[in-house]
Amino acid sequence: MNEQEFLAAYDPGAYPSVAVTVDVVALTIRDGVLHLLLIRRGEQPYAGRWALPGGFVRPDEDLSAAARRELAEETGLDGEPLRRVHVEQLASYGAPDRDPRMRVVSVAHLAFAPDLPDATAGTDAAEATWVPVTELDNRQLAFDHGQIVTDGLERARSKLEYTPLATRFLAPEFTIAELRAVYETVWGDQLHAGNFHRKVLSVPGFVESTGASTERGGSRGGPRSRLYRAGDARLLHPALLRPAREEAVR
Amino acid sequence: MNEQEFLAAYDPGAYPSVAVTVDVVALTIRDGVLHLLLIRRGEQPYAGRWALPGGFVRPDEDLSAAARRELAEETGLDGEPLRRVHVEQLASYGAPDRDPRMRVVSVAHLAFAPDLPDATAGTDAAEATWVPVTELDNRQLAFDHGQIVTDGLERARSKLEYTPLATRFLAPEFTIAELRAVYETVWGDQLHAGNFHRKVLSVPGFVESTGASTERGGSRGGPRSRLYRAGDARLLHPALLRPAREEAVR
DNA sequence: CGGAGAACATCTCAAGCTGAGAAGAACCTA
DNA sequence: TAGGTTCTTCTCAGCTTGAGATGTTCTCCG
Repeated sequence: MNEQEFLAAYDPGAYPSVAVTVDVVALTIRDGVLHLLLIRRGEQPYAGRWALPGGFVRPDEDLSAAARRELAEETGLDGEPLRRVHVEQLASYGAPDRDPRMRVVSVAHLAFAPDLPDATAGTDAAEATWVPVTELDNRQLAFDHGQIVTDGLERARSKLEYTPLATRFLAPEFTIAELRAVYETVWGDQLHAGNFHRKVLSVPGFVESTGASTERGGSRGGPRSRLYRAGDARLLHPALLRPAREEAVR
Repeated sequence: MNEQEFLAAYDPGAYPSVAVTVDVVALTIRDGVLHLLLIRRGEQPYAGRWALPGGFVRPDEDLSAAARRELAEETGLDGEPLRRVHVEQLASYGAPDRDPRMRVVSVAHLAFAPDLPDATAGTDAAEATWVPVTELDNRQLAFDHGQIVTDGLERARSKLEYTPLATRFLAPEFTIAELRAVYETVWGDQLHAGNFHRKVLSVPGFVESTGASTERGGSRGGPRSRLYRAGDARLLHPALLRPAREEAVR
């Protein structure tokens, strides 16, 4: 039997069937607070509970395309603004009992978005909103989405260390102070302004100067700041390390 | 309709069916050379080609359990030796056309194993062998396994930087020189012996002394070396960074 | 049996980087 | 205009890094 004959005779039903979904941990920063996109489920199971945006992967759709589509559906985003959102694969979650309906393997994705307009409820969702991550403790998310969010946040914090993805939370042109605010928001730590400034400018390809400055100083005073745009580095070398966290090591 | 009624009426066939497999990038070091476990496929498609060990996830099986099972089947490993193998999720691969038979999403895993006995051919496989990664360029792997291996190797190299996983390539007790050999093998770079020694001992929880020394010196001379075992750190802080690779940054 | 060569473990030193503080100037609000 | 805030740059001590050297222990081979 050659390959063509084999494929013609092949019966897909012979293998155990599993549903594959994508879920998206979409992060943005609004008013200096890290927000996560959540959907209030309109259907069983977990009707009324908050959950990550996501859904079934379509037959001819790539995993990352499915993640972008779900994100677009829930946020109403399209075109250039959607292109500016960074989406990467996070991990897959496939415990046999994670969905009471049937065996579902979810390929979770992580998205970094600049400050976005209010979310638009999609087809499957009763409601879609940006929720501050500090308020997540109170909400019991559906399925294993609590774990997925925890993993996504840790990944996001870690990615800021060695990639320039912090710029993805900002407009195309930004100041060093705005960039520092992203790090402080995601890491939940105050950083030394002077040292941060020195470090950012010393990492090759992290940011490049536009030559311009802001029109006005900060709202509470201070001089105008210079504007930068993202450079061409894909990795920060050397990295910007988080303040040491003893407890995380052991 | 409450949740119970909903589940009773639920029809799993209503959703697009996808097969979910696991594939394993299993690495070990034999005679100072990094080896990858490969299977020669006995069936269509890609019959006769080399491929990663892997297979369908069973209905009640966790993803990581499936990866360990596939690894056990192909290596003949069991019990304590199998427990000593580190297995972690790598990424999922789900391009619509990656398998000509049907839509298959593969959850790839990465395994670090101490020097293992020769592989035993499993049920699906015509042949299973450890192949030096330097010889991979010549072989056209089945499916998208070439890409998976590339991603796995990069992940392995990177993981050595900030986790103590290098110890997983070694016996429970090892010398600093053996540990250094792991880094040199995986990174493909010579390291400064003195500096490596200083660094390893200075990272809290990386290794702990057993008090003992080797029975003999090295095969080509030199004093006996002290023996260490893995410490309790899960992250190396500060990390052991690879020699800078300019080209990797942009 | 003895010398050559190899490797372990430690030390030295210059260069670079980091964290902490400070200072000058620009700018906002009141 | 005064006071407070922020941007940006500078200083400096302490630490880490990379490179080389040293003394010692051991194996191999003649």
